[in-house]
Amino acid sequence: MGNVTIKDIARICGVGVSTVSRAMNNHPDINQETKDMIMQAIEQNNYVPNNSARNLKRTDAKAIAVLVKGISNPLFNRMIKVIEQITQKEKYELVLQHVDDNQDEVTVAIELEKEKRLRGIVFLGGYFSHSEEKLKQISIPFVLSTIKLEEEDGRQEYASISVDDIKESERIVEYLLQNGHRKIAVIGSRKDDESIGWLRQQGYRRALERYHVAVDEELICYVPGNLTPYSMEAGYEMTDQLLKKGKAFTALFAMSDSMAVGACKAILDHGGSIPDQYSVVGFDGMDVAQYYNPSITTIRQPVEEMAEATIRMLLELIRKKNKSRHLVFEGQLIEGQSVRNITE
Amino acid sequence: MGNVTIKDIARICGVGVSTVSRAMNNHPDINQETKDMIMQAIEQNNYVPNNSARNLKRTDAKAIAVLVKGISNPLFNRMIKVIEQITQKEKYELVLQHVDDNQDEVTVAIELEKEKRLRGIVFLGGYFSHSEEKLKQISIPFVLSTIKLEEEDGRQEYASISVDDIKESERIVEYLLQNGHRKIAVIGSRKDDESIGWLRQQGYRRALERYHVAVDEELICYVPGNLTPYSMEAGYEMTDQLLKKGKAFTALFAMSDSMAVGACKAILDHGGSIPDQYSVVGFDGMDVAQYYNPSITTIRQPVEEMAEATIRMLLELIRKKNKSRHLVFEGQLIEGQSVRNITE
DNA sequence: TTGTATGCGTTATCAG
DNA sequence: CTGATAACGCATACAA
Repeated sequence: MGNVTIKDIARICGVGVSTVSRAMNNHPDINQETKDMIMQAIEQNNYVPNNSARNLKRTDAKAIAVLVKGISNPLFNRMIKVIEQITQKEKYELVLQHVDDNQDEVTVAIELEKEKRLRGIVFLGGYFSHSEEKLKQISIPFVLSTIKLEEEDGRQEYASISVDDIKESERIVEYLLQNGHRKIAVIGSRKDDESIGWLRQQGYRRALERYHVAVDEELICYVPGNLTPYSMEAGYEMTDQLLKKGKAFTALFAMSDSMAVGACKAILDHGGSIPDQYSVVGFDGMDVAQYYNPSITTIRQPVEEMAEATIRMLLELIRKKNKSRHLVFEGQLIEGQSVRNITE
Repeated sequence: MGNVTIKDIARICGVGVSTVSRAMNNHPDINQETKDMIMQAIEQNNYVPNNSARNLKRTDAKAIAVLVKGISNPLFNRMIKVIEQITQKEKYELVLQHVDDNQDEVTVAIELEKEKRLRGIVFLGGYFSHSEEKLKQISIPFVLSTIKLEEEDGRQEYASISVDDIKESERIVEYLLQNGHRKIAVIGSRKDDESIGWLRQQGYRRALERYHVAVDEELICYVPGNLTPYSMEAGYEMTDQLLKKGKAFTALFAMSDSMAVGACKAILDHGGSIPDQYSVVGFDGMDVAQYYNPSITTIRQPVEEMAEATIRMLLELIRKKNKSRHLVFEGQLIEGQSVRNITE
């Protein structure tokens, strides 16, 4: 049984292939009876159309793609859910494509645009620094969502949705400062990070600067090569190291909630208490921050709202109802039980 | 600039399309100079071959697909990483495809097999109850990984990798019983669950039975419709309800580590202490169990080993080196700080 | 070593 | 309403 094709169905039904095609694609110009007959034959013979062949011919496909950089970000899952709902409601097919960390997302996008005849693309996550020339090869609208942009104000060529990582990071460190903390450790990404890790560190530095607190480089920890950035394990190991060094600090800013969890555990394992001896804050607004013991003060990114804005903007661009814009969302400081005011 | 095709490149270079094709696909029979010239033209004109057209023609593609059911299982991410590594080493292309909860994974598989000319398929997660007739439509080897199977001993038609959810679940409940607990609450999946939620509950029942402890149905909690099964939130809400009801219990078995986290928080919010007043155990072996405060006793599923076994078995099937088998992996009981022996 | 022609499985076009 | 036929973009057998 070499794969059954449209021709086989046509032969079996004694009709032309175009009639079979019409039956499948809900074309108006077809007799209901012949259509029923054909659909039945399709069922019985387990005929499944070949998508590659379809994509090759079809001109009116309504598909958009979401390219997700990196695999394991739980925040993205929440965003994708929202995007799925809306695209479905708008009768678009959604192509969800994961892009490896070492793959180039724009290259993937260009291939996919041709392969699937896409109408629009959402890029989710990662660091975006591509030449204008390369971006021009994407001939359909696209939106960058939660992506660190190369230039300060963003470029005209694309739309973007994001939070201001520097500002939000500054805010939460400022919160620690307001609670009397001066020796604030920070655990973050790799030393050579140019993406959100770098931005969040900038926020940290700015906050200290505004409070005229000198930055102690020894309190800034970078993920060693053998650990996964932003993971609980990384948070644990870095904090463990810091404590073993005996370096004094009263508060710790973890650049992700997962790291904050690891940091808390390390402190507790060292016999420390939170928030009495050490205050800890995170970043992201994941569930685990709320449910940890103690619950962890963090900056919540409004992921659902951002996801909705992302897909709505893309649809507007596809319908040419709007120009590319750069939308920045506000984070929300969520107070947990992990910070103590040490001036009291 | 309507998309540039292989013909355009051929025309630009003054050669035939087949020569361009040969240049791209590293064919041996081609002059190095013309190849260089062509590759340069491809670069300059930003030519990207259309994958749909390729798939249509190609017969020798070496691709396998992983179909992931449901979107947000962190355990799967760890498995996929392993699978990616191995497939890459074995020079297979990997197609990662997410399948919606309400989509039929076998239908997706059949389509994808034709579209991408696959050589093998891995199904990850979900509940597998498909007719033999439908499965026969998949004409390439496939392996079911961490999937609850319809029949006790599995079928000949497919290979499978799994842990014995009943047995492992029974083991951890037995662990609670050994620690003197008799009033053991369990928080799990939906009431109508026929998949792992049902299996893990069976394990719970068997353990009690073996210890001659009567099952108290009031201690068995089901996720209400508005909550996401296995989530922290669900774990919190269900435990909160249970505590508010005032129903007495000394230990709680959560069917996932995420739920265990939520359960712990609820207990703590009610002023309870872990493990002094309440013992808590989870299931899965996620990072969060280890890093929670207190760390949570759980059953670790050997996901990395299972992932490796999955892909190795698929490759063997593709090479016809082996028959379909059903491999069952042992879980590992990891003791945390969340269980107290109440007989002491 | 290279070019020409054919077909992969569909859909679109056009004539019946 | 229906059927033959020409693309879609590429790989490949075969001829040169």
